Formats: sequence, C-alpha cells, structure tokens
Amino acid sequence: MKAEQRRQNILECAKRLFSVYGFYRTQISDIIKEAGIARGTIYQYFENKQDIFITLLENAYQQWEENISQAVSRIDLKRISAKSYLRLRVKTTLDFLVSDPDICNIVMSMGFGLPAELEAATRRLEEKIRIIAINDFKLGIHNHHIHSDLNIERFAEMIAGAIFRSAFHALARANKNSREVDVDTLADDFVTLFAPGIFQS
Amino acid sequence: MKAEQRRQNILECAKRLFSVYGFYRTQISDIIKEAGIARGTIYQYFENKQDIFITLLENAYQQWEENISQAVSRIDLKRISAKSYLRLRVKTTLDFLVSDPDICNIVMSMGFGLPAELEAATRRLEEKIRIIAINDFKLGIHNHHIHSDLNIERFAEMIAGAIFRSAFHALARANKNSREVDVDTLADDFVTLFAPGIFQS
Amino acid sequence: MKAEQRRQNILECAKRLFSVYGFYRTQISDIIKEAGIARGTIYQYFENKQDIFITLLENAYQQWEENISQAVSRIDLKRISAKSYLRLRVKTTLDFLVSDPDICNIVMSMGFGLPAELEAATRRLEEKIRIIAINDFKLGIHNHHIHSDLNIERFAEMIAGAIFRSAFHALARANKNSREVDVDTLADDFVTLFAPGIFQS
Amino acid sequence: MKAEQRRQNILECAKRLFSVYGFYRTQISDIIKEAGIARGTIYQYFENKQDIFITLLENAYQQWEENISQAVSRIDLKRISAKSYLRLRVKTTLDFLVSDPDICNIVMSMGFGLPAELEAATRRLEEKIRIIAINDFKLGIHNHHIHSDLNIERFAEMIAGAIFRSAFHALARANKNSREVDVDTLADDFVTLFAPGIFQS
DNA sequence: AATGAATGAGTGTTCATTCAT
DNA sequence: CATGAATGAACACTCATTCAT
Repeated sequence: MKAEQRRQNILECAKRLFSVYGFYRTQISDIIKEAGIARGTIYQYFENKQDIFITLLENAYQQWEENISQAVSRIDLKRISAKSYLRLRVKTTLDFLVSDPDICNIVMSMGFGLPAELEAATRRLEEKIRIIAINDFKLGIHNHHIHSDLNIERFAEMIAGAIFRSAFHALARANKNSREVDVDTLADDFVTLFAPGIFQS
Repeated sequence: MKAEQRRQNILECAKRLFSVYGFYRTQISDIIKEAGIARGTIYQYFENKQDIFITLLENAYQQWEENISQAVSRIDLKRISAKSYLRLRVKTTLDFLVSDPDICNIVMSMGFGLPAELEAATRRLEEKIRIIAINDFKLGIHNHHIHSDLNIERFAEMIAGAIFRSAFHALARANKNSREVDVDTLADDFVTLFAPGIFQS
Repeated sequence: MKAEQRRQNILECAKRLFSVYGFYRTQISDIIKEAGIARGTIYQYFENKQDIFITLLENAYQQWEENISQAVSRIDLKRISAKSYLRLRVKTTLDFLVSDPDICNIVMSMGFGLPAELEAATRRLEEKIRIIAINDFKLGIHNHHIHSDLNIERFAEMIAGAIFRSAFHALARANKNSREVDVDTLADDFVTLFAPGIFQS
Repeated sequence: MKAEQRRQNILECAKRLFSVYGFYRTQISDIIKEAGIARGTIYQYFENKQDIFITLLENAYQQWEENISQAVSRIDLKRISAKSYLRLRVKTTLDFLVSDPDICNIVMSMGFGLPAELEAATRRLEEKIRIIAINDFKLGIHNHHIHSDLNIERFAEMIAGAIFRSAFHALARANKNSREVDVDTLADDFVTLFAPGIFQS
C-alpha cells in the first residue's frame, strides 16, 4: 500500500496548492517539491496536471455523497419539522465544506477560465446541491409546507449561491479553532433568513 | 478620437475573450486577432495583459457606480415601501449585470487563481455590493422595518451570493432576446424569497 | 538653416545618450524624447540608428583632424625639443578628448559587440592615433632622438592604450570645472612616464 | 558529473560567442545551437542570459587570482631585481590573457553599454590589475627603486591601458600557433618602454 | 517637413511532459 | 518504481522602422 499512500500524498499536496493558487499558478514543480518526490514520479500516478485536478474533485464528490446519504439515513422524516429539515440539509452541506476547506475553495471558485473539461468538473458540486434543493422543494410542496407556485428552480439557485458565498467568507475569515462554532451559527442565520420566504404560510 | 476608438475596440474584444476563456487562456494573440491589429499595437494602448484586464474592471466599476447613484437619485425615500426599495436595489444591480454580461461573467467568477493583483481587483465589485447591502440593512433597522438582532453582515453575504449566482445562471442560459424579461421576474423571485426573512414583522 | 539646426540637435542628444548607455541600450524613443521631436521625424534626417551613430563618429574624426593639423601648423619643428614635441602631441589629443567627453567615451569603449560596421567605425580613431604615433617615432628615429631598434609598432599601441585609459579615467572622475587642470598634469605625467623609455640615450 | 560537463560546455560555447559578438548580439538561440542542446535546457543550468555572462567573468577572475598567487609564490623577493619583478608581473598577466583569449576579449572591452550589473562585473578585472600595480609601486618606493614623487595612481592606469591594448592587438592579430612567442617579446617590449620611466635613477 | 499610430520580426523565458538510466 | 536532465512548443513583450495624414 506504499504506492497508494504516495498517491494520496500527492493529492493532498496538490489540493492545498490548487486551493491557494488555482490551477494555472500551481505548477507541477510546486507539487513535487511539496510532496518531496521527483519530477517524473508524479506522472506514474497521474496522467497529467488535469488528471490530478479532476481526481481531486471526483474524490470530493464521492465524499460528499456519502455524507449526504449518511445524514439522510439518520432522519426520521415523519417526525422532523420542515424547518429542522432545512437546517439539517444546510448544516450537512456546511459541515462538508468546512471539513475540507481546500476542496471547498476550489469548488466554490466556479472554475472560471479553466480548461473546458475542468470547468465542467468544477461545476458538478453546485449542480448536485441545486438538484437536491429542487427535490427537497418538490417534497415540501407535496407535503404542503411550500407554496406550489414558487419558482423552485430559481430558489434553488439563490440558495446555492447564498450557501457557497457565506461559507466561502466564513472559511476565508475563520481561524482554524473557531470553525466548528461558525457552522452552527451560519446554519442558524441561514434558516432565519430563508425559512420565512420558503415556508410562506 | 481615432485612438480612443481603437482603445475601446481593444477593450471590447478583450472583454469578450476574457469572459469566455478567462485570463490565462486568453492570449494576446487572440485579442489582436479579434481586434484586427498588429502585435505591437496593443502595447501602445496598454502596458501589458494585466493592464487590459484591470482597465476593464475599473471601467465596469465606474459604470456601476454611475448606475447606482442615478437609480438612488430617482427615489423618493419617504414614499417608497421597504419592499419596493429592496426590489429597486436588486433590479438596479441585475440591470447592470445584464447590460454587460461579459464583465458580469468576469467579475462574478471571483477571480480565483488569478495573479494576486487581479484577484483583488476582481473582488471589488462584490465587496461594493456587500457594503451597499449592509448600509441598506442599517437604514432598515433604523426605520424599524428590520429587526435589530439580525446578523446583517451575514445576510449581506448571502444576498450578494444569491444575486450573483442567479444572475449568472440567468445570463448563461438566456438567449439574447429574452433577457429583459428575465431581470424583472428575477427581481420578483428574489423579493419573494428574501423579503419575508428580511422584514420579519 | 532650421533643418540643419534640428539635425545638429538630434546628433547632440544622441551623442549624450550613446555616451551614457551605449548603442543598444539607447533607444530611438529616448533620442526623440530628448530632442523633443516626433518618432518619424528622426528618419527624415537619418537613415536609421546606425546612421546616427556613424555620423557622430565621422564628425568627431573630422574635428579631430582639424585639431591635429592646426596644432602641427603652429609648431616650429626645428626649434622644439623632442620631449616638448611629445608633450604637445599628447596634450593635443587630450584636449580633444576632454573637449568632447561624450564622443571620447564612445570611441574609447572600443565598440565591442557592436554591429560589425559600427565596430569598425569606432576603432578608426585609435587607429589614427596609432598611425600618427608611428610616424612620429619614425621621425624621431630619423632625427636620432629615438633608437632605431625599438619596436615602434608595439610602442605606438601601448602609448595609445595608456592615453585612452588614463583619459577615460580622468574624464570619468573629473568634475566639470577641474578638467582644464587635469589635462596639463595628465600630459606631464605621461611625459614623465614615457619619455625616458622612448628617448633612451 | 555529466551535469557539470554540460554546464561547462554551455559556458565554453557562450564564451566563444560572447567574445565574438558581445552580449547583445549573442542570442540564446546561438548558444544552444552551438552547444547542441534544447532551448529549455540552458535554463536548467543558468537563471538567464546575464547569469551566464557573469558566471563566465567570475570563473575568469578566480582563475586569474590563482595564477597571480601561484606566480608570486615562486618568487624570491630578496633576490629578484626590480626590473625582473616588473617583467614577471607583466608576463603573468599576459600569460593569463593569452591563455583564455575569449575571456580576455570580453574583459578588455570595458563592457561599455552593457546592462549596469554586467558592466560592473566586467570592470572588476582591470580594477584588480590597477590595484596590484599600485601596490607594486608602493613597494618599489619603499625599496627606493622608484621615486616617491611620481603619480603612481596615474602610472598604474597608463600601465593597465598599455597592457590591455597591446595584448588585445597581439591576440587579435595572432594566429593560434605563434602566441607563445608573442607573450615573451611583448613583455620585453613592455619593459623596454616602461622601465626607464618607472625606475628613474 | 512633421507627426505618431501601426507594424511584425525577433527575443528571452516558462513549464508540462518525456525518457534514458 | 523512481529519478531528474532534456525537451520544445508556447507566450508575453520590445523596438527599429514605415507610412498615411
């Protein structure tokens, strides 16, 4: 498993660097220096620079889906209130973003100006969040917690935007120790702002 | 005046290209080809590639501030309702973003991974929007339209995020003709979603 | 004569700049800025950058030859001592170099690394000095002031080298006011060092 | 050791080219063509063009100082005559210049018009020679071989000028085979010309 | 004659990727 | 598997010269 360890180490280093400098300004030289390996070695684990970047995202998405399904599995849908459900969803997302701030940084940047393939990969997470939000809205409408004439697609976009932006700022400003706290107040603030508009009685 | 025209043309072309390909993938060669000028000519109008990019942003910011101050000057603050005021603010911002979708694209991308100087320049617009939102909140609190115990800094972030993201998607999907419509429904959707949370009675 | 004036002004400015920065680091842009003329104008007076440089040297050579012939015409060869003759020759050369330190600077640099044509032009002055020195030596041998078995070609080289180097340093260090003095003591020092070796009795 | 060999080869080629064409007219393309390497390779051994040039000079200076100290260590100062000492000094310098005519060419050119940093580096050798000459003069005065009222700074300049110029011409004209001879006669000619003036009894 | 915008060949340098050891 | 020297296409930028006005 030595090889697998090395692979992970490369990914780890690359993630940190991509997160700070972005795709173009992070050079292969930087990554191998950080990982303490030789120039050629990195190409034994990855096809090329893009491959590293995409692998990073792919891993993050997998992690994300596991988090989501775990969180959902713990809910008793019949007993939880709509508002608590919203908060849980937001909290789960924020927890994930906070648990891996580097990936969070990469994904939230929208990947503007990246090679087409990478841009697409970058956008997949927001897309997933949007789809989950839309499905939740549909569920809410079905359960009569949400008015059926709301533009749920648009709402989903705005919510995704709000979460990403506020998470981004919270992470950017946070010192390492106080992050745990931030997530809870952030989720609370989110619910305070959005719940009234979403659950218009 | 010929010179000024050419300068504008270069900016125009560069804007379009930066908007689609970002800073790194847009090459000087592309810009001059698009502008139909020779290699050296571009350097008679701009110091370097960064200079073009920054000039573009600076122009946009100036335009943006003019729009804002014009819009505000037409309001009778004593007669307008809080909700209408919110809608007007959002509408003004969206109008601006829609009127220059390329700049909008560039600015909304957060400039992640750009050379430090450019990244800073890129973030200035969102910062401005956030500050305006915060000031509006303070005004609302002062006028008792908004609860004083809301976390207005956080709200401002979320609102900025929501506006940018939804505008971005609206623009990305929109065909050129239907944009006018989008802005109005977008503003309406925005108010529908946010007003209840902001103006909690 | 307006045109001739302008031409002279360009030469004047170019000379100063070439003297300080050399051929390559002096740009046409610098010259026109210094001369206060437009970019195109300079090409109405000179073919190209090289042409300016060569014209400068040519003028200097002409000036130099006038100086030399004037100085010689004032000597009564029958009455002057060999040593005084040597001193006069050296003094004349130094006077010229001091009278136009910029040209002096250019010529003394040997023109190493210049385009072939310019390098050749640059070396012409030292060549002239060497030839004059050789002829003077021959005259000295003929008049029995100088041993006939000395290697006069070699002596001429060394003398040219010594004059140029010491003049160069004197000029480089001199403040504008004290130059007149320098030339005389320089000539004296030169005679003190070289006369014994040249006029070996 | 392969790497060191390649590095030396690059320096070798660059030296030859700089010697003939100077700094500006020698292009990176020329050097790599001469060295038979790829464009990027040269930047693995040197930071940039200037770095190559400076390394070349630095190496030469080191070589020169070794030569000097070796030569001095072989002298028995108590037994050697002042004139022989002078000849030895000149001979040592000429031997060095002749042993590496390319560097000699570069250094003797005074570096006029080079980028400031390079110009400074270029002038260091003449400066060293001048200082050695001055120290030797002081020694000569102390030992009563040289009059104490001579302007030794000036003499040092002239001597340096004479050596450089005559060496330069000797090298420029010499065919490869006859150099050995030249140095000895050159040193003799030098002593013949300068000794009487320096050791004025 | 004067202008200055336009030109484009040329130059140094970068950096992801390859490959012999 | 690991290494790191070698590669070369790609890129931003310069600057002497031209030419329409």
